[in-house]
Amino acid sequence: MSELPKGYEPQAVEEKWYQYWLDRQCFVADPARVGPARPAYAIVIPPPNVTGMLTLGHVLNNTIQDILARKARMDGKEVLWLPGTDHAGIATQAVVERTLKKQGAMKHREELGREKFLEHVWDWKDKHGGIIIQQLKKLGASCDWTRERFTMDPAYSKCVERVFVELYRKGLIYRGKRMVNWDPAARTALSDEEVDMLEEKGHLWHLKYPLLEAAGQTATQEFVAVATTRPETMLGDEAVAVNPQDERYRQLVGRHCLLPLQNKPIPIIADELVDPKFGTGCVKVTPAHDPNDYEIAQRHRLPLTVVIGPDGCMTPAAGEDFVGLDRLEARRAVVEQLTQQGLLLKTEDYVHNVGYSQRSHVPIEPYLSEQWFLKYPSVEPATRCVEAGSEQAPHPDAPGGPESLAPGAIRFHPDRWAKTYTHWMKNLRDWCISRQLWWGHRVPVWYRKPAGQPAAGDPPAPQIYCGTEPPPDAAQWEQDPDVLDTWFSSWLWPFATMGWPERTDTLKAFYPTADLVTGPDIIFFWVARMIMAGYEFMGELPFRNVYFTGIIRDKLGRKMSKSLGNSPDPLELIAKYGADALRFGTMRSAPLGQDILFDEQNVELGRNFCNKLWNACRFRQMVAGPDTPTEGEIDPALLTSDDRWILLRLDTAIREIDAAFAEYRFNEVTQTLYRFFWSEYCDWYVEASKATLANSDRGTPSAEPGAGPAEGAARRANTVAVIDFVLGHMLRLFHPFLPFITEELWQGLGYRESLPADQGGATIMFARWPKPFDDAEKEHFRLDPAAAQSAEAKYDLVSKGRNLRREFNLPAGKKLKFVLKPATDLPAHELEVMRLLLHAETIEIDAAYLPPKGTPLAANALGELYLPLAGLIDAGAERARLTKELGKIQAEIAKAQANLDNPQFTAKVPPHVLEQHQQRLAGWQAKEKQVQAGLANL
RNA sequence: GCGCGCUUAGCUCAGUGGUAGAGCACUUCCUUCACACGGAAGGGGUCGCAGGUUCAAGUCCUGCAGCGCGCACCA
Repeated sequence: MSELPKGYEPQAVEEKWYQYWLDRQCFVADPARVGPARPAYAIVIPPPNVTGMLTLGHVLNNTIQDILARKARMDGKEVLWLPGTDHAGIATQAVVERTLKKQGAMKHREELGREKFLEHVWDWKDKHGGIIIQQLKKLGASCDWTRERFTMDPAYSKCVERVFVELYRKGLIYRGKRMVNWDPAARTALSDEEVDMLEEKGHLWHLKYPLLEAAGQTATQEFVAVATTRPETMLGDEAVAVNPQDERYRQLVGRHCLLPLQNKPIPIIADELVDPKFGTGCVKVTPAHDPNDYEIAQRHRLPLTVVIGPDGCMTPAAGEDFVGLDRLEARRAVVEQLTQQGLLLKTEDYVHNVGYSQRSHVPIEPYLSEQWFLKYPSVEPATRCVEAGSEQAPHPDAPGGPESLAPGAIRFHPDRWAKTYTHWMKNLRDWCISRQLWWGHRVPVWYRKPAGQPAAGDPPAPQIYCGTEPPPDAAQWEQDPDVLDTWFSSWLWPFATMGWPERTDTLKAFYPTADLVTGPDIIFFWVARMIMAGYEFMGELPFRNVYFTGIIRDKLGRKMSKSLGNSPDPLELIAKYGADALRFGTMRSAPLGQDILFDEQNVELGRNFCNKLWNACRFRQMVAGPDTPTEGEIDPALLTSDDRWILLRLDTAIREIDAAFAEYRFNEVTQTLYRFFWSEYCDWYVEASKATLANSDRGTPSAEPGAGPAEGAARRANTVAVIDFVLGHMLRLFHPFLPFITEELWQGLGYRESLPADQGGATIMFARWPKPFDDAEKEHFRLDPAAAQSAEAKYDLVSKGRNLRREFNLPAGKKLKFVLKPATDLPAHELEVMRLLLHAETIEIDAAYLPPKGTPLAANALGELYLPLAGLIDAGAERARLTKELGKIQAEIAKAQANLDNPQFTAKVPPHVLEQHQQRLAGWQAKEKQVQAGLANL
């Protein structure tokens, strides 16, 4: 690159490099390359809905995965990031149904029939599926796209069927008529996990049921009072229950009352389930519409009267006044009729929790139906591997190491989710896996069609066939119409995507995977079930670390939602700011384990950051010239204090970044990167380096006494070598977060030159991750803390000098003359750096300087810096300034002195802390003297 | 009811016992030859409240309050 444009323009750059990486197969994982020297590293993507669109949640989640994958590649691992999509049964079917209805193609899917309808869904999938994959590419995701999988791929579907059959044969899958969570909008059963309990302000209606003398006889004047939140269900009541211990009602047990509106005698029964302390102590029993009531009905052999149908409307059994009404309309109608008949005792306001379908957002209807259930497999190892709260456990070995089922084998980040996981695992209830949908994996079970002539004797037991292939005499059988819960396919994701049940090379090399990145909202749906499936079908855990992201919310803390319209389109943000900016801004504001309040300003900050990085590299091109090679040797003898300081800061940054990565603290990594690059490299080092660089530019000899032009050029080259060293390291540190701009600069500035192709020569993607200096290197470059201290003292004095400029309202552009009364020897080069940083015309060194009365001063360990401004200074203002500073200093002295005067402190504190405090005190005392002298001089 | 999290600058949040931090916003100044998507300086904090442990607490412990979330639910 000969010349860089003034600002960074991401659009052209991003497209170009993504294609470059694809062309060179940089994302492709090869199991053959895995070996002891090149460990495998694998992540499987949480498959997004195939017809979904990219959200900020996806951005966060996939950026983290991409960072992990890119970092692992730079660490020399063979990386597989396996992508794919999920068929998302209910969501996808609902979208297609809605669209077809809107188009007038059907009123209900039954009109089209299963085959026709599924054709439409596949059409939809072909049209909209894969959009999200394209969007992930825009984000820079380095997935191995050659291995993209879909949960409805033929091979994947075979895995699902195989697993069903295996679990069926083990007796873990069974069919049963049960009370399930019914979604009347989607008209399907749901699992317990798909029901959200939402607090709702409702009513408690107290109803009067007239007592009968005996069954079928006339009513007495007596009543039983029952309370309900759902009066419409009373149409299906089959009993009134009381607690057998309840003295108040004992004499009623065995009698009957008359169910109002239905005019049906129902018995009064005794059951332990009734809490005598709640309400009236009498419970109406609706066996077909309440799970508890169903249990009671089983025990008492009560009939089931279904009054609410699968569509949420009242059935004919509800009576002609109510049939066809929606359940909420029916509620109003029932209350009205009971009121008219004087059977409504009272209505109380009542706050209670109502189950809502997570999918359709309508109230769940408990509904009795025939469903398939799974008794969870491998619960014991799956519980144990997470249970032990992995905090103290050592970081697991790289994948491929010896396997164990030890507690702590899977680590959660943050760890606290382990508790949630364990709690759920210990209270498992069988999983309802059948769905009354068409889009999904059809239950691989066939029922024998009724024979033409049933035998005269006892009817033959229904015959069931379960297999991955249809039964041989298929014509005699009918397949179960239901499909399986989507999660029943995605729980196989980590191995079904790698060729299972074959022991493929991929599976051997990359399973178990290293990290899983997902949201805590699917810890039960997906994470827990994957762990169980891993143990059950692979015999080992599916991953070693689970990183739980926070939930992205808007500025006001609300969840992102379509209806609120508060969910920005990530692609628009990428178009506006660049993918790197979106990634960096998101990661910077995403602390481990906390929700993220999204603000577009974060992305703007990311863009500004990229622009700054761009310009820092532009500066390098400008001062060194585009043709200067980037691998210049650093000569330790020529290093300035600024050089040594920035190399030490780089060393510190690398160490901090490594530590943060080890704990998945990505926002900490970004903060360190930000601080090092902006506050340390740009703000101080680049500015200080201009002293060396500009000097030689002007062709004047170095300010160093005795240095000739040749040495000036050598110093200049050395500074460029330091700049290149720092930038080359920095680009690599930034790469996992900012893949595009770092590649552009890596290639453009020539850092790839002279490197082997597989170590950064072809792409920064495979450049080696920077290492901190070892002791020998530190020794070689003389990078001791003292080297840094002199630079820092200089920067401190510069800041104070600049402050003088501000305090006395001297415009930033005005060249000033300073006088320095040095406390130590100060090399000419150091002085020149100070002069530049202070934007001073000159700094005069005068050890015997006697400042005119009222000359403002800034002081630290380097000496006293005066700003002689004869006659310009308001003595009062200067006194106020110095007095304020003195106050600060004396407060610090008092604090330090108090500690050091405390015998407890000096006796118990560790030596290095004691020394710290002593030095601090001495430092403040020296400053106190300088400031006091300044005050005296006024 | 049980569990988890949060409470630090105007806002959003880092902070891992040892001198209270960042970004944005604010005030003032500067278009100085990398960058105005920039630079410089500055103002702004009894770290939710009350106890305790410690030489030392924003940080550890206990209790309380407010907010949020999860699980479990009695009609």
